[in-house]
Amino acid sequence: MTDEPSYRLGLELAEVSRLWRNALDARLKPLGLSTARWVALVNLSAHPEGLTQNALAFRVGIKGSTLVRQLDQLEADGWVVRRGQPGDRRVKRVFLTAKARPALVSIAAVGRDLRRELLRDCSDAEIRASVRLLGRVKARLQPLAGPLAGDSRTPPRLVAAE
Amino acid sequence: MTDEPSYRLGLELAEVSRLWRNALDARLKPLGLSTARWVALVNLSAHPEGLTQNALAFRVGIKGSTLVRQLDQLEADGWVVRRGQPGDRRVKRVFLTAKARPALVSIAAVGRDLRRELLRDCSDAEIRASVRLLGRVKARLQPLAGPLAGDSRTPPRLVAAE
DNA sequence: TGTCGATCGTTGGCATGCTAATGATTTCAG
DNA sequence: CTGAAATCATTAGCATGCCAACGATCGACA
Repeated sequence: MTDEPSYRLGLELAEVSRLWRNALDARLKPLGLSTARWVALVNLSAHPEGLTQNALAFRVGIKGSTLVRQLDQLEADGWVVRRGQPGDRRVKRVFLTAKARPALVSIAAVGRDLRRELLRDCSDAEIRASVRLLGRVKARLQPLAGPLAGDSRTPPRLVAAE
Repeated sequence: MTDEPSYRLGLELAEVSRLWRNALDARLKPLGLSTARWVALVNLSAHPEGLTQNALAFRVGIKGSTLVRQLDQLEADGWVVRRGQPGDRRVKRVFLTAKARPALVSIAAVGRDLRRELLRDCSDAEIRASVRLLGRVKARLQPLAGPLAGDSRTPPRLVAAE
């Protein structure tokens, strides 16, 4: 049973993803960053016009509430700024600072080097195939996480309970 | 840059593994379990003679210190027992309880069903190919995590400093 | 025999992620 | 135009993982 390929896949997925993040974190530490914050910065660098926190969270693949603390740190360390949006006072748009832009070049190299090293003996075709497979799995996973989550619990009650 | 297949792989890996675990946790909740504890139980079921905590942690793919708390819960809930080993009083061996053995059959079904559902449109060959790729990446990752970890920091100092 | 180092399990403190709940807004119905 | 519902960011509290530091024990070597 534990030799079943699909069982292995689930297990390896969890383990490799954890090890990968730890390795990347170790290399980013000297720069005062972590994987989570690095991915946020990379995404922001592609959007000079700034991104809504929710939009950024979506691109990074985490929840908005998770992003908040990362941004707190990134802002405290001077990598980004949050600015309110003129038209809508609920929204805060996130921008890279002057400090971040140039630094990002060398920061990106850390991730790129690690990827090269880890995937040294893997062909581009293989990598692409795995990405496709993961994409399909993700597509099946996302509906489970969104509307129902666990089961039919607490239909989002915002104000007075009953 | 963010379209590079290898970059995508890293990102998808993290996201899919997180989503997968959350989905599995949601389904295991009614049974009073979680992915982490479920994997431990499955491994134990293959070893009726019991496993050392370290050995179990290795099989599950986590650190011994992480396993401790999971075992605390599993033991509190009556799924496993820790028993000291006659020959070596440092070691504790972990065993499934009578309660766990039969329950494990239905518990395993939850994981199997989810895997089937998620990998419905993936061929066995594809899955195997991805497992192979992940295995190679893991092999490159493990040496990084083991001896050096980050860099040449604090050579394990146990007693008096200097 | 006695001491020093390795091993095993445990604990404390940190990081990342999630859900649920909240306050401030905006939007939409009536 | 007014009140209910939706949206955005935030906070609090939980879970899982890690590393560093211990206490207890074992082993090996002088």
